[in-house]
Amino acid sequence: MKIATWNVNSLRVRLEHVRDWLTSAAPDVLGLQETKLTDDKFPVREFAELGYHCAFSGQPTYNGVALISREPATEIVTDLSGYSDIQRRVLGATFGDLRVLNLYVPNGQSVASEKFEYKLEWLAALTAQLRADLARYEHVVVMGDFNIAPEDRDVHDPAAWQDKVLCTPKERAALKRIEELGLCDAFRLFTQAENIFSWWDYRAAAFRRNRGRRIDLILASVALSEACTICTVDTAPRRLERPSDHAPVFALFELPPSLC
DNA sequence: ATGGTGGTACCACCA
Repeated sequence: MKIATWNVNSLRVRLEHVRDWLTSAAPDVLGLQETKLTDDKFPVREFAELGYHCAFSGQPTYNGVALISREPATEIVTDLSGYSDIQRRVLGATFGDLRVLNLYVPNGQSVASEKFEYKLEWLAALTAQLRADLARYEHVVVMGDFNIAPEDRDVHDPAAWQDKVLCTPKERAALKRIEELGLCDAFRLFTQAENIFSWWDYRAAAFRRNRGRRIDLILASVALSEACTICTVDTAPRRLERPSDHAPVFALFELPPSLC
């Protein structure tokens, strides 16, 4: 089972990149963020041509999440329970015995911003949701653009980013609380090279200089993480013409046949 | 200092 996450920063602009990547990487499930499409404009046919089903929750201009999958999704949810929000950032679905939550976590803008408070509230609501999900499902994957760099080694210049949004102790503590529910950062299950990132600013040649941050995560429940054999960032799509500012991240799970 | 979107033909908002 190959599971992937990719913030595409407009699916309209990036559709061919996504289609090419589906063909070459062949994931079983791909979570997309920042589709920036209303549901009536979602390119269902273009994915069906490649043998993929779609589930999506979009809005005009901002946000928007989708799950592209070999098998159709069931038990779809588009909100965190008990947290009403017009922003489309959540897509939960079940594939066989696997529960998937695809997320576009609020960015937070800056620590002084109201958007930072919204981010922390949202993360608290997510934690409650995940506590319930983990009690209900054994195999859970929570993935997406977390807009949190888990540790200093996930940032190109930790000193410059110290206490800045995406790197504050409050955000990192919120992520830690989520992991303590019984979720593992799949990327850190393995020995990794240094300076591996998943997002690079479009400005100042940040990608060429590898000045990025690792903010796109795949978290797996304990039983699932024992079946994880690899977790990698694929930087190839970031090198293309007119790329997303994020690269796809994927993980492989060697599950018993009944779960695939 | 880049890029996507959407309202208006350059600019505001968001990342």
